[in-house]
Amino acid sequence: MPELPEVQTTVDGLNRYVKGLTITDVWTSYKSPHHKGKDNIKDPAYFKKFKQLVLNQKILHTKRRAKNILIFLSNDYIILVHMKMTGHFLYGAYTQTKTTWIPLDKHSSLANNASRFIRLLFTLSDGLHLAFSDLRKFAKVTLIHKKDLDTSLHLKDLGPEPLDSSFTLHIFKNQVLLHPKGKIKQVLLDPSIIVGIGNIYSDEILFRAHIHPERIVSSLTNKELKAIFNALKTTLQKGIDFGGDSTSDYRNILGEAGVFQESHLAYRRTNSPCSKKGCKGIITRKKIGSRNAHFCNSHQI
DNA sequence: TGCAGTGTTGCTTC
DNA sequence: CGAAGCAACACTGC
Repeated sequence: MPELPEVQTTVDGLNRYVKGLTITDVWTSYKSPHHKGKDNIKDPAYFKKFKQLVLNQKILHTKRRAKNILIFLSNDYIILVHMKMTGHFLYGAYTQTKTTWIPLDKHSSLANNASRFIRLLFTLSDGLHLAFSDLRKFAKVTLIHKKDLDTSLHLKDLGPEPLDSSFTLHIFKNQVLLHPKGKIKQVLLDPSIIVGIGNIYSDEILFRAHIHPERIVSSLTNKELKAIFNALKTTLQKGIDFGGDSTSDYRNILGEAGVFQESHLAYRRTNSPCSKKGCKGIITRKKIGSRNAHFCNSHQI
């Protein structure tokens, strides 16, 4: 479920807790025949190369691009991590068992469900560990060189960053109008149009903008586009301010849940009365494309 | 018990 | 070319 706010929360945590530390060991349990020959650590041959290149490197800083985490190392390589559905980093003291690693401090926030699914673990120079939990094993972990950052296949087709100050209403309109016949929900979810928005935030944005998710982009008025643009900026920022959304198993790197799910007005509130003041609507769920959209059947038009 | 639901993205297919 | 659907996975909840 990590969308932009969850990835940003993770990046902020990495900059706060592991920046400046050196990687002294790497372990993984990933091993997938589907990734043989690809630049993905699920291929054991690639992991071997990966390990050689990250060992003894210092973590300089961490950035976010779309939903990717970019960990910059002292040898000019960058660890690129896409958490996909269920991935998240956890920082703390771990001990190795036969098949995985478990948190040492059973009373800490690390001792939650998330620590059951450690697939990758970095030992750090402070004696603690940076573990990566990934229940469904969908995550992507690879290495790119700094000089290839802009041209990397992993990053080159991405649209603009919605929270950048350079992302203006004008640019927003240009981007969504690349798909004039598209349904607005599907266009908001398209990372080549705007990055960082997933199913949860697209529902919450459209609820707040009073726009039906199936509205065709070319039918939207300037006023409506502006409402979506404003809701997009404020809702994503609120997600960050609330430490992300832990509807599913997302946690920050200390293992703590975010609280944005307590502010959901539409997502997974099917059949609840609409919470908008004076609105008599009911939250409805409908498949749009292959995704479930949640929206008010009255004020989202 | 069994199977639908969960959600990101890249690849395949039409 | 674009749109649609599946695959990469594994667990939860009904």
